[in-house]
Amino acid sequence: MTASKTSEEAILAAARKVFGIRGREGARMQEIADEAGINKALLHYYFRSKEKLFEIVFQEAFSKFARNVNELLRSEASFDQKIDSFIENYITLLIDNPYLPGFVIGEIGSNPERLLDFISSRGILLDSFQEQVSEEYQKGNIRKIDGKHLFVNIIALCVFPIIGRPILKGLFFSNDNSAFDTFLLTRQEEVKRFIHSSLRPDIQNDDL
Amino acid sequence: MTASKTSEEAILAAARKVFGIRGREGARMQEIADEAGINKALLHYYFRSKEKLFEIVFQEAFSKFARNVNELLRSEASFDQKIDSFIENYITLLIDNPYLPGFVIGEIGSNPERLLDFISSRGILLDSFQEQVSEEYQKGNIRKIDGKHLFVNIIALCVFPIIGRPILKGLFFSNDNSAFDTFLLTRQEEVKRFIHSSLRPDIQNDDL
DNA sequence: TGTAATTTTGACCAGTTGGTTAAACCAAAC
DNA sequence: GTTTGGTTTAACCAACTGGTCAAAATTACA
Repeated sequence: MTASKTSEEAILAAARKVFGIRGREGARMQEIADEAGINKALLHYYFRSKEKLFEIVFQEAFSKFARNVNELLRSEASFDQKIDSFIENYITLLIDNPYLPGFVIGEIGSNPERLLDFISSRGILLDSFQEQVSEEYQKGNIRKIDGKHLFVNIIALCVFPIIGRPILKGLFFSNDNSAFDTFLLTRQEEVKRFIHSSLRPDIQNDDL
Repeated sequence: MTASKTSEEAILAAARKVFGIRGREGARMQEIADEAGINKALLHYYFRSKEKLFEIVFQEAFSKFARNVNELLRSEASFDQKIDSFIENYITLLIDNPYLPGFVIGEIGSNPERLLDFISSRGILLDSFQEQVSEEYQKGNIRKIDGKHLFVNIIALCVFPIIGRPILKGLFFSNDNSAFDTFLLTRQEEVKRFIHSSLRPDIQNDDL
């Protein structure tokens, strides 16, 4: 029993890693087995098929995302606090699980339907967030902005550097890993500043 | 000769599409052949192997990205104009070639080395952009911001909605394609506004 | 200790995939 | 009309991949 839990968890850890790097199609069951240090047949003993294994790892990954997003949308904290804590939690989550975005994104192209089922079953709702955005505008706390765009902007600023890590790491820091990690950490404050700064109410109206 | 040009181009178009949707591993030579309406052996007649075909399509795609980025970094226009025209061109490019980002991103995880070779051979340099950012700050035109972060932020805001299209389309517009296209178009102005708004110099100093 | 249940493995299989090849096709040149 | 060159195809193959299975190893339990 103890050994089985270990094997099962070793397989999951290996699957997370290999699926994350190679994608669903690119991943090989043999590579997952090697990474986990066990026989390939054991993969099928614990998880019926490659599909089943992927499904589990994928849903687990997507749930982490969804949980954070839902907190952004539902939390009762003040608008500024919500955004700040979301950015903080989200970037931390991404730093700790760098394979997550590539994972979800890899699925987007080849299997959008399942994603949408998953999203709608999770019931991620934007309405309350959009209402709060327009409330904040009416109170004069922020400039006028579409809640959808703001939502996309926040996610984009958090997720993109993780996705583009290998490129940015090379472009900015000559592949120095620790330098890039530092960059990601400073980003936590930078993204907050960027968002809040952009949301400041206009001084002069009719910018455009 | 006429027919050959047609076949070759049909193959490339099909390869762009299939690789874009399925990724390098997920793509099947048979599917590319079917999509192009020709026999599978013809793929190997014109392009030696799957790898070679992918290489060509990938470099072609990446070049489009790099060209735009280089214009952002090198152009002699004013700072504001550079950013505006970059955002405009970049989002247009992405709308016209929605497969591009997933394509490049798919490669990031499984083959970072080649990407980096490609980038360094292209000689994308950030120095001049970063200098210009700090110049603008010293002139009092923008608030203080690290050029690297600004660069990442701009790209992120442009690219992410295209990558996340299937998710966002479902989340925002119940899978209505044309509604999402409209959203992408309004985004062109929105991203400009978002960036410029965030770059406005601070009124009160010591925000944090 | 002996035995039943669970876990792990090596050997193997069927289907798929990228790739090859020899023959067929087809337009232009003579 | 036939020869010549590139173009296209059907049939085929070797390698790989996910998956199976019976036997071995290990653990749980009496």
